[in-house]
Parts: sequence; C-alpha cells; structure tokens
Amino acid sequence: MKQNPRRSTIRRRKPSQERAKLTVDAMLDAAVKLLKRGGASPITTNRIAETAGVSIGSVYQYFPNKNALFVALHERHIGLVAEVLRQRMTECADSSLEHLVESLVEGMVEVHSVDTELSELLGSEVPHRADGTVDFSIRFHEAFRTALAPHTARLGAKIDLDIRAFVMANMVDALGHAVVLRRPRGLSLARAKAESSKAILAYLAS
Amino acid sequence: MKQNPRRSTIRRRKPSQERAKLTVDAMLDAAVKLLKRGGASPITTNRIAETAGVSIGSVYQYFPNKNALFVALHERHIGLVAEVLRQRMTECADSSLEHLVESLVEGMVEVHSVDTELSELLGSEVPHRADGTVDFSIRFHEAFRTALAPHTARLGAKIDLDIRAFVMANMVDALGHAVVLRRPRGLSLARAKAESSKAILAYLAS
DNA sequence: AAGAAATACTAATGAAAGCTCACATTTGCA
DNA sequence: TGCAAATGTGAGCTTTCATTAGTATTTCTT
Repeated sequence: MKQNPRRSTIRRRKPSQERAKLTVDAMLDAAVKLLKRGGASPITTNRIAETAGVSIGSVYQYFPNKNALFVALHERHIGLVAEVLRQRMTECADSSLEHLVESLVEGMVEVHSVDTELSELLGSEVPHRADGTVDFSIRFHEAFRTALAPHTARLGAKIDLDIRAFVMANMVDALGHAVVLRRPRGLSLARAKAESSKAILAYLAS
Repeated sequence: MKQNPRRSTIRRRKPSQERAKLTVDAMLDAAVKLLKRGGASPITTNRIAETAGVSIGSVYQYFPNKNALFVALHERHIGLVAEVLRQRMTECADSSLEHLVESLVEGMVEVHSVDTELSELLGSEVPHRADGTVDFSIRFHEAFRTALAPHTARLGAKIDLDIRAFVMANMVDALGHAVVLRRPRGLSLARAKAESSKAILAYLAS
C-alpha cells in the first residue's frame, strides 16, 4: 500500500516499440477516465490496469509507482499546452501585440476546452507539487519573455521585461482557465475571451 | 482502507463545548503539519490523530471520513481569506478605486504570506474539487461586484459589472498567489504587489 | 527461422489504512 | 451532588492496495 520512496519518478522502461506507446497511452487514458468518476483518491494501480485493458504487471513496466503515473499525466497535459503556446507565438512573431495576446488567450482556451473536466481535475485533484512538475508561469517564463521582446518599443521606455512576462504569464494562465472552467452563466465564451485579452493588453500598455 | 461513500462530508458531530473546538483545531493543525512534510498521500487518519495528540476515535467523532477533514482544511483557509477581503472592502468603502485595489492585493498577499507553504499545498496537493469546496472567483463574485459598484461612474458608461467582477476576482486570486508563491528572484515583494495592482487597475480603467 | 529483447500477464503477499465499537472520562446543569 | 450528555480512548477487524516474481508471448534483428 505504501509507495516505495527509494524509487524515483523516472520511468522504469522507455517504450521503444509502437505497441508499448499505445499501452502507456492506454494507461494514462484509463487514469483520466477513473479520475473523472470519483476523483483521485479511489484510483488504484490495479483499477488503472483493468480499465486500460492491460495487466498490472505492465503498469509497473513503465511506471515505478503510482505517483509517477500522475506525474506523466501532468506532463502530457503541459506538453500539449507548451506546443499550443509555441505554435501561437511562432505564428504571431510578426503580428501586432494585440494579435499575439488574442492568439495566446485563444490557444489557452482551446487547449482547455478539449477536455474541460480533465483540465479541472488536473488542477484540483491530482497532486502536482511533489516530484518535478513545475508551475505554468515558471515553466513558460522564458517563452513569454521572448514573445514580448519585439514589442518593447510600444511598451514605454523603462519596462522590465521579466516583470511583464511574469504578470502576463499568470494572467494568461488564470484567465485561460477561468474562462473555460468558471465562466458565469450569461457571459459568452467570445465575450470572455475578448475581455481577457483586453485585460492583458491594458496591463501591457500601462 | 476504503472510504465509505455513503457517509457525507458533513461533520458527524458539531463541537459544542470549547474543549471540542480545541480538539478539532488540533486535528486540522496536525493535518497541516503532516502535509508539510510529505504531502497529502502519506497522510493517514491514524497519523493525524497521533500528531494531534488525540485518539483515532475522536477524529471520527467530528469527521465522517478522511476527505471531510481535507474539506474542513480548505474551509478554514477560505474563511480566513473571506474575512480579510471583507474587512478590506469595508475599510475602503469610501476610498478611491486605486486604494481599494491596492488594499485587496495587499490583503491577499498578507493572508498567503502567513503560511506560504500551506497555501501552496492547499492549492496543489489537497483535493478540493469533490464535496463542496467552491472556487475563489465564484465564491467571492458578489463581494467583488458590490465593492466595484460605487466606482462605476469612473469606469465608462457601458460597463458590465458582472464581467468586471469576474475578471477582477480571478486577477486578484491569481496574482495574489503568484506574488507570494512564484515571484521570481530579483522581483521584490513591494514591486510585485505594485505591479499586480497596476495590472488590475489598468484593466478596470480600460 | 531463431535467438534476443521487449512487452505482457498471472497470482500472490505483506503491509497498512480506514473505520468501528464498547468503554472511560469529563463537563454542564438541575 | 449527581446524572445525562458530550467528549475522548484505542485495540483490532476488515479490506484493499501497491508492488514483485516468475513466466509467457510478441516483436525485432540478423
């Protein structure tokens, strides 16, 4: 019942064949499925295996312990977010600041709309402090800094890029989540996105 | 080992004597203490009882199951935040919008600075979706709306108070947390607070 | 086609966790 | 003071869970 603390969070075996990748994905999907009905605590490795249609032994081929599986779940999600952000930033490399901000908000909303429930659960149920997972604003600080840099000319003379990136990253993250997950009835998605962009731009222009 | 799903999250017995209140607080404090070293998963009801200096039976006098204890932990924290916000809003009832916003940011920072580690853990380790706990922006929507109302005159003609309150609440929450918990090295607390207030005000003025 | 490597499965175990119950002690109050 | 209600105790039952070992099967490589 107790996890072995000596084993790290590192995958026991890296899946090299395609078959194994499918297996690993099936396990993560199973974890998500179980998460959605019942939250984190009733999840067991055996149940994950059963739901994924694999044997418990296979789970331990790829994950040293249960927690590593949760970490992998976060990594998969963060990877998705990272890719969306990177793409949007690339696309908007030559666009206006307005366009960039709107695109980033759009991207965050999009990536969390794919599976609203999962996004919420990852934030509130699945432990993510221990064992490596890093916060959004810290993880993407550099990216935001870089994306913001070309627009310094329009942002007043004595701006501090690091601070801007910090505040902006937290706004994008928080508003992106809030728009999808906590938008009050009566506030349309389009309006909420527009309002979020407006808020971020207002700050950057201040 | 498994939690009984039939039992609700409602306290089994409400402590009426002062002694019992102390006992309950001791349990919650014990949970915090254990949380701080080792995170949520190695926490057991028996360990909580032991750490609190009470017997396991007493724990189940007041909490129907382990999860209810976590919920109570969140409630205690949210109650603290609620009180701070209410007080700040009352204090600033006749102040300028600038003053109000600065005071709210200050309050959020303060309340999370009291126990930084706990604030982080409550956000990242302790499950809080299931069984009743409500999100910050939803819980305090009304309060923000009310606090914002007197300043509508300065906020342009066609503003929608609900939307403003929604965005503002999320900004206060996110930036308040970020300033305390994820402020990058090189960014002073004072500067971070000022920047957060500036961002919120820039939005409200936009 | 055959050996090696990767992948998957079954069954079992030891540990420990949640929770109950029957009882003891303390407190409030008439 | 005495009794009922509130509070506190803790041994132990039951369940279940994480993890392992040993083995079987599939895939890759040559």
